[in-house]
Amino acid sequence: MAESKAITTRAQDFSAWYNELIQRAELADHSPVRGCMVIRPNGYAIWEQMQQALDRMFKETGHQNAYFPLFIPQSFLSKEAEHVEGFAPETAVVTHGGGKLLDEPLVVRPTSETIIYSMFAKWIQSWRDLPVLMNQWANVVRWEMRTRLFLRTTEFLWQEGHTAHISEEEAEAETLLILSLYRRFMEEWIAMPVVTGLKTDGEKFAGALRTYSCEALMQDNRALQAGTSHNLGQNFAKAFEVTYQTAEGEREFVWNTSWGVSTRMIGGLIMTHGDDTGLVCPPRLAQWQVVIVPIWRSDEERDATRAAALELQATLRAAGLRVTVDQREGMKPGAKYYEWEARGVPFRMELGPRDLASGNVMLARRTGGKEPVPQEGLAERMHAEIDAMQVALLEAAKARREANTLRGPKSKQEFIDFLERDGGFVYAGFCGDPAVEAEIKEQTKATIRCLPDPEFRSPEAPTTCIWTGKPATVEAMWARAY
RNA sequence: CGGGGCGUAGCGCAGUCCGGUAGCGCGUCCGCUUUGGGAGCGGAAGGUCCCGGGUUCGAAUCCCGGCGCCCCGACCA
Repeated sequence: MAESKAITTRAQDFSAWYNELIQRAELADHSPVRGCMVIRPNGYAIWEQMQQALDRMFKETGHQNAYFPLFIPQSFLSKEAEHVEGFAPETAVVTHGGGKLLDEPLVVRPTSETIIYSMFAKWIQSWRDLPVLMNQWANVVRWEMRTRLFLRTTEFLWQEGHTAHISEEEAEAETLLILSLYRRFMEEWIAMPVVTGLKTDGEKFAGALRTYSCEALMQDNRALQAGTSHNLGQNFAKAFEVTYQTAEGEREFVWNTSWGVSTRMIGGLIMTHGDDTGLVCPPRLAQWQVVIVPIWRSDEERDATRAAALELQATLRAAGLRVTVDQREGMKPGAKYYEWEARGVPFRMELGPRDLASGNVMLARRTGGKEPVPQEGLAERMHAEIDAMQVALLEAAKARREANTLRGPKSKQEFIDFLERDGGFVYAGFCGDPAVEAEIKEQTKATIRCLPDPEFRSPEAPTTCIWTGKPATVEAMWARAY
């Protein structure tokens, strides 16, 4: 019985586990259109929590939301050389409207740099107009060859920030500020530790000067790029003539940044915390932090436990907790437990006649452990429980990452073997030659995820390139990636 | 675009080799009994067997041609 209702385990088939978990938790489903995703209410609720937290962070740092259109004139994409090269192959193009062939085809945005900077050119006149700090929540379309729910779909939801600055230093500071916000969000909300660092030229955003990213390690030891922040330099400013007049009366090009995180983070959440019974959702992002399951035998008990459950729900909600009561009849408590566990609800409170008598509830944590706790002072207790689970999830994920990280392999062979058995992150010296980077990718299927920021680097900087034996110019972090 | 798998009830599948009343499990609906870790019994509803041709007295099954989805590889947040 339990066999047929269980999902494939991570050890059996990680990919099947991921797909079945999403179905079981009702997070998303495949749409009739190839590669597109329907985000179901349980999944969308997580996205809404993410949006709220991030939006607050953006606003607190002076950003404003705006909305730019879905359609972009095709000629716009072509204005920045690297950009067009990067995105042209994966755009969807609208050629007809109202039954007529359009004079100029419209590209469905794969990202909005071009349309946004064309407008910035109009709005920015003077140094007094700078900086412009803008963000938009939007959908984008990229015609990917292979898709997976949340991780890579033809259409996905994200936020894209776009800013314009007076100097390169200011743009760089913005780029790094956002990178730090992303990192904080991923650690404090998703409880997903990330390594931040600089992308190599081969891996950077098409059209950027520099790209920084947040890299997380999933339970199958593959890396997930969870967010990127780009210093665009003056590339787009020059392509779209975004200029301003200085205090001295000179005309100068602005310096831009752009940055984004997407619904892909939900995939990261799943693959960071999920277990063989289903989703484990960090409490700060959970749609329901607590589910109360009333338990009864007689009608009288049903009425009593239900009333008590609703009262408890009201108390906890008043204290700012997201709580729901599972009042369904004709479903045994055990069946409800399995269902809520699959959905990842962090805490469950069982409330039966025994608890009514004792003044307790039976508190079960999604991460394990079940014990009676007094209803008195429960709200305070739950806030503490939430904080504790949030910390525990992050620590567990960090420990897993460290256990699957290799620093300073002794030899090229050790480096290859580690990647060959899907070992995780490997830090090693790199000579900086793009041809070598490509050869490593070719032979090991691993890519340089980033050149880690100082705090992530090894205590002793590597002196030689792991592949060529030549002097190393940087320490790089490799992994096989999603 | 290559390689593999699959399309049959809401979901998961059997039936296809060897043509002959379209089935099983779960779910759903009704009734009664149940409810501290996936309830039981009784009754019921639910199908263009992916689509189009062909062979045949007769096709889910055989033949031809399409389409779609999933998985694995080459591009990517």
